[in-house]
Amino acid sequence: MRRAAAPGRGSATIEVVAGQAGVSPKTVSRVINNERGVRAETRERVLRAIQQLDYQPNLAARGLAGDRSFLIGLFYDQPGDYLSEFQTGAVQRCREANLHLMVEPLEAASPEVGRDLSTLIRQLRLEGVILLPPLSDLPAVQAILAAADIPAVHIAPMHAQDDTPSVDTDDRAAVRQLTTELLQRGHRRIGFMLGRAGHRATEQRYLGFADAMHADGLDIDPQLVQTGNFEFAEGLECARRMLGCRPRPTAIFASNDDMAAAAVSAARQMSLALPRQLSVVGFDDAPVATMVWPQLTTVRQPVRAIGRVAAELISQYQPHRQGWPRPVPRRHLPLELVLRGSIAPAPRDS
Amino acid sequence: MRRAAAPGRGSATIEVVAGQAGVSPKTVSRVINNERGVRAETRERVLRAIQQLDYQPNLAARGLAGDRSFLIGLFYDQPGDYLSEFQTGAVQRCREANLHLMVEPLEAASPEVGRDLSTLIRQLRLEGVILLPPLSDLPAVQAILAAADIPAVHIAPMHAQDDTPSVDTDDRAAVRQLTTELLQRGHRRIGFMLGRAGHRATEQRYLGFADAMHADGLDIDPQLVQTGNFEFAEGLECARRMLGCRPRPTAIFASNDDMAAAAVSAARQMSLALPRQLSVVGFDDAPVATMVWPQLTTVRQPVRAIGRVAAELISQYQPHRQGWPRPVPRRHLPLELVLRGSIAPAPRDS
DNA sequence: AGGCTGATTGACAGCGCTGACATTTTGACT
DNA sequence: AGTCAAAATGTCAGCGCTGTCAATCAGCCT
Repeated sequence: MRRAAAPGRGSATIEVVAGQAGVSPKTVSRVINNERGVRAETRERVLRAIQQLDYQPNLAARGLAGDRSFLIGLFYDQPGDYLSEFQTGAVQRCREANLHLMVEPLEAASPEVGRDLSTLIRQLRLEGVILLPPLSDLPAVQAILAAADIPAVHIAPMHAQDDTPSVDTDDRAAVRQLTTELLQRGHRRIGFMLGRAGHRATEQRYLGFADAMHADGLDIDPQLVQTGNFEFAEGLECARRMLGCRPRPTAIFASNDDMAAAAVSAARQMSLALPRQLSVVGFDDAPVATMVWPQLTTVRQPVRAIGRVAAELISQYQPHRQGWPRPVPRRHLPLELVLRGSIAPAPRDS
Repeated sequence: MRRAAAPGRGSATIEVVAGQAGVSPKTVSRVINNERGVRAETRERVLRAIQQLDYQPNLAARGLAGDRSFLIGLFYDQPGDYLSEFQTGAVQRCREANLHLMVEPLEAASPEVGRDLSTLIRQLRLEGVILLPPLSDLPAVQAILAAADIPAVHIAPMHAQDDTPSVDTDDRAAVRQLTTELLQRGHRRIGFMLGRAGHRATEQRYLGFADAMHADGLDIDPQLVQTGNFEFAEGLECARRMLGCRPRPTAIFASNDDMAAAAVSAARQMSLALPRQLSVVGFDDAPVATMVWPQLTTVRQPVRAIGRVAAELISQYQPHRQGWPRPVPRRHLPLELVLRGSIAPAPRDS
């Protein structure tokens, strides 16, 4: 039933390579899969043949025979800069491991999340999955993953599970440090803008703020803690409420840059001089951080590196051994404080 | 050599389904692939069996036997909001067609672009590719695609090729319309901020501007046409140069929102009252458009829809027939003007 | 040289599915 | 009822690779 191989398209088969190298197909297979037990000189010869023929192993065949897929799934709920930076990092690492990344949207709010995820995992026979927040924390998702028996890496999960590796950053420490910067500049009434409820980032960033305030023996005025949802529009409301308080806060710490930009905007509309009358701090070092005036003091997340590390963790999983190495890997990446013009000493007369 | 099937993982094989439905595996295959020539009642029975067993066909096996991959490649050079919106749309459409999307970064500036692309295409046996700008216009890329004999859809290519489908938007018309809005408000000296050279968008948007100006019999002052590169920092420079001209322009049209935001910022630093003394228009309806004050009048691109359409075009390709339907599909999606506070009538005394 | 061990290599079946082609069934019309 | 084409279904090999296990080889010892 020979089907004519389209010329040019597709490359030689393993048998052709084997012929060229003067070995059996199985030996070529060994070389491709980096198995041990191939003499150096033989490996050399095979490698040369592969190169000469510009041979590309057929993924489908490898998958079928070896019961693998060479596919990692990256699931996200919200598209955006974060996602695309993350996936760029993850793909880089995957290439080194000869894996491929399938990036798939998954609606966290849908009642079908579980089924959707399960379908994708089984259809693609994924060898691992990476979950962007807030997917990590959905019970439906966790149930599927537990049943699926494949490695999953959670990014910044709210509740780290003992048996599941995760990658995150020490948001709490970063916010503590930056809050301390404000305190050192004489600020005492500082507003804090929370992110969306249920995000790890929301919780951690607030805790860092509280850490710094309490370390200085300051109380937190509940009026000055407002809940946004990481979005500009909400941030605007929050900022207006805060700036309406008397005495007015002299600084606002927003849980992300979009909301910080909103604070800047709100302050400007109230004709406050920035940063003299109001200092503003954000988080993320998003593009908008350098698009407002004054430019935002903020925290830079190594998003691409996080992606790379996540992909790296996946390949540490030992399918036929114990699973994850013990203790289960948990990586914390360092954040970088970015001090810019949006903070200044507190005004005297406050 | 039977390998034990991991219980729970992976699903039944086609044979099990065939047994349950009381037909041959081939018939099940026919149903899965939606082939004609299966009696409705039989199809029904098979479908029921598939459902009962929660059967998921093995992609690798389907691919190997049918010489397919069910994979579409989406290549990008720049991560960002655009990419992630686009891919979300493309994935949606792919799911309907039972295809999967591989999103891969590709460095346009690297001398290896061609080889990298070729490797990916052949390794993954991609059934089609989608190229985000500026990848479409690289000669190295075009050469590979021509040789590969797989359908490629170009997004907003600079030079549409006769035999290659593309998806784009009528940037020119949108800019013309919006420029006309400015003209109707009495603006005569209007600055225009170009995008990065070599982008279709850069060219088209300028042409739209020129169209409107010329239609009103106005000349374009070359001093008021400055080249940015779509980035905020450059936009700041451009804006400063323009606002330094005398008589000062009463409006600035920036080729994207980041640069428009820069114009707003520059104007503010020069203590101009917006929008009274300066109207600003952008393009993209990026997040920043609603994060500056006044909010930017701009043009919204249906990015997700573009992604969806791109994926749709891929599936119109007839591998074993003529290839593309004639004439080669070329889709132009409508843009939406978004009028916001950043434009106002020209000041009297200009 | 002969025997033995571990390292290297090869033979072969089969992964789960689909293409080509064979066979059976259906039903429309004599 | 009989004929015959078209529709529906089945048979079977093989896609390109890897797992299992058998065969061969090299190195070392007595």
